[in-house]
Amino acid sequence: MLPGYALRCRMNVLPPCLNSIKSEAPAAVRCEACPAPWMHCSVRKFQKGQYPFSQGDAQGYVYRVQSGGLTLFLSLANGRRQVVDFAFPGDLVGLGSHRQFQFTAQAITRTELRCIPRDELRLQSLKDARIASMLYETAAFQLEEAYDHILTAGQRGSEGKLAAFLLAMSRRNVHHGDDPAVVHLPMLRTDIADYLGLTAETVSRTFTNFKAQGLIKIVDQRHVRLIEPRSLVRLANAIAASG
Amino acid sequence: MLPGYALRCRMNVLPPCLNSIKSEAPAAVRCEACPAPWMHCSVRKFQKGQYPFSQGDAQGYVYRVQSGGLTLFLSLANGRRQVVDFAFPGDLVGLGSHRQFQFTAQAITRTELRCIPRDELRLQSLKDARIASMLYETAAFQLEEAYDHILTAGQRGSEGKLAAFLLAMSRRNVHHGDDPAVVHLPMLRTDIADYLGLTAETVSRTFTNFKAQGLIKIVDQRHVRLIEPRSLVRLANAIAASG
DNA sequence: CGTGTGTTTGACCAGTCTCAAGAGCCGTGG
DNA sequence: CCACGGCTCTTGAGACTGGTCAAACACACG
Repeated sequence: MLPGYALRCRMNVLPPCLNSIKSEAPAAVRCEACPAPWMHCSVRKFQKGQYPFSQGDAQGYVYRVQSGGLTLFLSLANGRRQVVDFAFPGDLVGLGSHRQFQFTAQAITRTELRCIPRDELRLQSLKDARIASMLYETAAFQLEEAYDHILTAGQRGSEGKLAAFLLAMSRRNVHHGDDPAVVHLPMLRTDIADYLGLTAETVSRTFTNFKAQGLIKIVDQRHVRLIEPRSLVRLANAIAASG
Repeated sequence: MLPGYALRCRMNVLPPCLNSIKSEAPAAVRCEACPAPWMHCSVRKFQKGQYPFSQGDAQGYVYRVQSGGLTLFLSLANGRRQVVDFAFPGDLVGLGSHRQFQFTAQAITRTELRCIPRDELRLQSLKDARIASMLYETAAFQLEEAYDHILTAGQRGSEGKLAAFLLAMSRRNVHHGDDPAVVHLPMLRTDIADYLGLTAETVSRTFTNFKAQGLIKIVDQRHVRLIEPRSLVRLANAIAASG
């Protein structure tokens, strides 16, 4: 349909030059492949609910989430939204070859974004095969997540969808070195609903449902403890039947 | 969830060396960037229903569809399938860095696949930034399509989903130089259903529904003529509300 | 011309959406 | 410190879509 895409990536699949941005230190480490440009990156702060960029905006930068989080979504003609992805610290947003942002970003909480000049990134990737290759891997990683999303959203029933979502968020936790059993859900129920193709009411009901079944424990509105992950896996039967 | 992904691409976003494969002629054209390896590619033929590869198979080649078509899907633990994509002549299947195929391919009709050695493609991409860069663009293109799929499958209601699907297939037709008004649907209704997250019955009913509304005309089981594309666009309200 | 597969159609039912109201949480201001 | 207002989340009841099961039909193949 409409060309709705962009790239987001985990920092650890990026070239070393970009990894050096990770630390707040003024870039003691350089690699010969990547000249100075990355180091000039400024940081912008956004309040909860603000839109760092909207679909159609000219895209001059690639953003790296420093703290907080983003909801990435498409606005549809009928007023609905399709949440494409969430971005958390370490994720990159806005890679790809389009001149304009293909979707809108909204800050989930107070969020800091580091701005990486897009053109220079592109120039470097054309000069250095290692960078281009890394970008390719990054895109492939993105694609993996996108297919995972298709799989999750393609689940029949609200239980399967939400279970798959919780497990996916749990895996993200692991990725950030957090406890896989306690899932942090900073986004609104509405965002989860628009991500899964459900309504906020159904999401809420399904949470209550899981709680009643003893599958999860709702610590507070933003934290869920997974009590029976195996049961959740069974519900989210999006497990490739190998062979 | 599970690492279910792979790359497929349109030929025209590939490096020139790969484009030369396009013609059946024994590669009169070479580009200095790409040495001989591409030229050795053999062609394998598959009957309707056969599986060129399955998820978990060791992945030695990247395949280019010469004729026919493929359904790419994931088998789920509960016996259901999630169709990830369809591949038609000119499309590449199996890019990406995984050692094994992440999903299964099934021939829609009699299908010819050209086999491109995967390791050599990778080696070349590491040596030549242009190839790596092209692969990156390709992956970005794939991602665009994946997000489009999310959008389509995320539609509420069967009419929106099917309308979006028909329009997407129509655009593919244009891409191949065919009439955008007559959509060719070589795949099974079941495959369309598993692509959209519906059942075959619902897909069938919705087709009948569209026909009754005068939106489409069913030429034969594999060809649909779009009578009121604008109405279909309205149904598939997956149109980014710009601004 | 039969057989098997794929497709259409029908009836019934489960599940989700819609609309609506109430409960909880948080920041603000008195 | 408490009261207020707004927003989010939860819960409820009814309508409706799409899933399931079952059967008839159409088509391709040998």
